[in-house]
Amino acid sequence: MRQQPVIAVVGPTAAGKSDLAVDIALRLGGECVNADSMQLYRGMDIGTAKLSLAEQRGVPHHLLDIWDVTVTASVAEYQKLVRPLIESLPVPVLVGGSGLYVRAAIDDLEFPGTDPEIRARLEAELAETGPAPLYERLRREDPAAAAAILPSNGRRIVRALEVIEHSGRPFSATMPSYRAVYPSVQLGLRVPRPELDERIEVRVRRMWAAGLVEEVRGLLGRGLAEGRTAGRALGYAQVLRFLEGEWTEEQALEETVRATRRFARRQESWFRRDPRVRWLPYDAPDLLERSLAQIARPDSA
RNA sequence: GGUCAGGUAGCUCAGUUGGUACGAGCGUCCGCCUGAAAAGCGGAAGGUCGGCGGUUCGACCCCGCCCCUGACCA
Repeated sequence: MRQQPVIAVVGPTAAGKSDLAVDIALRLGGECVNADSMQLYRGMDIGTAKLSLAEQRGVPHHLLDIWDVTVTASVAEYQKLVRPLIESLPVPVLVGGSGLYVRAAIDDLEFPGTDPEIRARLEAELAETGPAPLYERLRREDPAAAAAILPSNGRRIVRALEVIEHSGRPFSATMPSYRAVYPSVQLGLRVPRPELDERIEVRVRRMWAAGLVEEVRGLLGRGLAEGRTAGRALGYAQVLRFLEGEWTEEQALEETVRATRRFARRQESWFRRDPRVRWLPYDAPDLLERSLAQIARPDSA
């Protein structure tokens, strides 16, 4: 179907993905497609390190600012939006650190449907009784799924039970193999840990200086605190706790740095696992050239 | 100079009337992840319990001296 490969720029936060994506797009006449779950939110700019218009350097960027802060993020929804886009763009450059979103975009993933009522009921039950009874039920109804899900992971247990009840079919608790539906190249930016940690702290301090607290305060009026997902974003969750008086501002900043480092580690372990990712040192002087060389040798679909 | 408090895992601190350190949070490392994924969940590695000597069958816990930190008094 596609001739040109889908290019994806992945890796931990603060590694320089967005800039590289723009460089690549400029060189190849491509357009950027966001694969960052939080940059989809309108108004969340500073804390998500969204590229400014100037920084986009004239390259069209897609799937930014499409959700209101009260909307609950959803990979399945994202997939519905991103697929047609990828198929319509001559040279799509997917960029973002949300591993699952990247896979939803380019891999053969199908998300079983959801049912708000079932979900709400199961969640209420989880809050009431804890995960143990739910896990017991899962073990009876879908032993294979239960074997793949830890008994303490209430969230996954609820989703599994939801899918089973809603679809009448077992829940696939393991990810499918790494096979893309498009020819593709995934470029991973690698940053040595100490440098990454340093960059994260610098970045968070810049966000503060750039007015993150004010941004959050403004979003409060638009329902940030009520939203299911947006208010949980790094930086936003911490500033919220500061604004609610639970933490001092300095504490919120430090917690944001800490949480972001933890997140970066999770991102690394997610992408490290994907054998298709071509890792490149983030600070290579010839980073663009090396990227282009990789792009010239895509994985087939 | 004196008095008091304290020196236990990388950090902050629990703890044992003397009998193998039960430690906890954070950090670190590693893993999982199919409609919240910047979320959620799990595993591991780290300690000669400030130093030296003494008492004791046995001391991190008792005694002595020393070193360090903090507060207070001079």
